[in-house]
Amino acid sequence: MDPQDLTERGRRTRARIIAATGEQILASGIGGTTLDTIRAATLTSKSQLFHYFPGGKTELVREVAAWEGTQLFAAQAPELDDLSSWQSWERWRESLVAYYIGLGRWACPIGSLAAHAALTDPDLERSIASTMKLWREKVAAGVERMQATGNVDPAVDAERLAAVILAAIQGGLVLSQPERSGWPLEAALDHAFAALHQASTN
Amino acid sequence: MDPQDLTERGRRTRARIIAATGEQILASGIGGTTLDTIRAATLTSKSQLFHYFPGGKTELVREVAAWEGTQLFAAQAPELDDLSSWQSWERWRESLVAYYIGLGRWACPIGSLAAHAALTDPDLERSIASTMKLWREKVAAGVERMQATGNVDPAVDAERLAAVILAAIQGGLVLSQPERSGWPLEAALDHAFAALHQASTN
DNA sequence: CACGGACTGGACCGCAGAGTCCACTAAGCT
DNA sequence: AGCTTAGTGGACTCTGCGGTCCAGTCCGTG
Repeated sequence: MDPQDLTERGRRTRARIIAATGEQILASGIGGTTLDTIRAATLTSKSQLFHYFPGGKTELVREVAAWEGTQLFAAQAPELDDLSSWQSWERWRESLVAYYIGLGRWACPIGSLAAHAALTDPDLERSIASTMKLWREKVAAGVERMQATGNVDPAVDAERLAAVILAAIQGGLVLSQPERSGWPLEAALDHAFAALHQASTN
Repeated sequence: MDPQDLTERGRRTRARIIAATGEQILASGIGGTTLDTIRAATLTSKSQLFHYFPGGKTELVREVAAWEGTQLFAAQAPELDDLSSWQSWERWRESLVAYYIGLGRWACPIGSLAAHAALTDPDLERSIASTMKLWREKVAAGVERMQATGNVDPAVDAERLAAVILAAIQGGLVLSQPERSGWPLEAALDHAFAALHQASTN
């Protein structure tokens, strides 16, 4: 159901359902999240779930994915859209780590959703892939901005370097999860950023 | 059931079940793998599944995880246990990429199993974490070997660098999956190896 | 060859969880 | 106030899947 067609009250209920589902998915995965537990957590009923998401669980999960995407970008704002100075990169890095700490677990909502959804729902997979791509493009744009301002060697491939940086984030999280500590993530990030500095022109 | 106590025929059936389950899990995740599809793929019956794995699906999945671990290390042999020269590192890198290509999809069996299992089965999570740790230790040992042979600056933290390299692998795969291409993995690997070369003493 | 244990086949059970239905209440509009 | 639509509650159905049971077959050993 399109949020536009809802009253204020409806929008709030709808948003509450999405947020609670997102938390449960992050904590227990898609399979571990049932309509009943969502219902319990949101103090709603089955009929409401289907009222707001006629497509059932599938649709709900897709909405969650989209919502996680906006959450992710919001957490990195405004730095992610800047990245034109070394200070901006440093602040971005801090906001990222803070975001993951805030989640309470070393896992990326988008990354883990991608792993779960990969083959169960191609539509969802596409949506996540495009979020990932947008993220990469924003980082690449930052690299280019550093090149434009003369901070980084114009010869480096911005797209490629952006992929390396995102891979460091995702991979760092994969290693941090079992470790229950952020050090692998920080090490991977440090190292990825070092690449930028090595291509530094100052 | 302990493989020791089985006849040759029993061991083969048991192994067939594990391999088929491993493939299905890689393709469809744990949730998408049912005892019925395993039964169909292996031309066995429910009773056999429980005969060889009295603990049911949980036990079967744990066995799969252990098996994937040995598969992973076997694919990297013998280079992973050497890594004492630049050529060895290069060959290791090639065997890794070949392994993931051979799987037919850009995903790490261990990494994706870890993502799925994280909160459903703590026992499984521990087992995967220890596989991951062993992998990291082997890479770290390789770095130390490079330091011992005087190829790499002894000042670098081998553990930390090993984590960076594994993060590059895992993260590269995360990005490669939606891309349906290995370039992010290769980029991340290239970059991680560059760190080793920058610490090169020759 | 007969006996016992490993191995196999498939019918069956029970339950969790997705999805349906209908009756009810809240709230805006004339 | 009365009508209409949005929103809510919860009982109910049905299917998929994990797990059980028991009867049968294969195969090595005395």
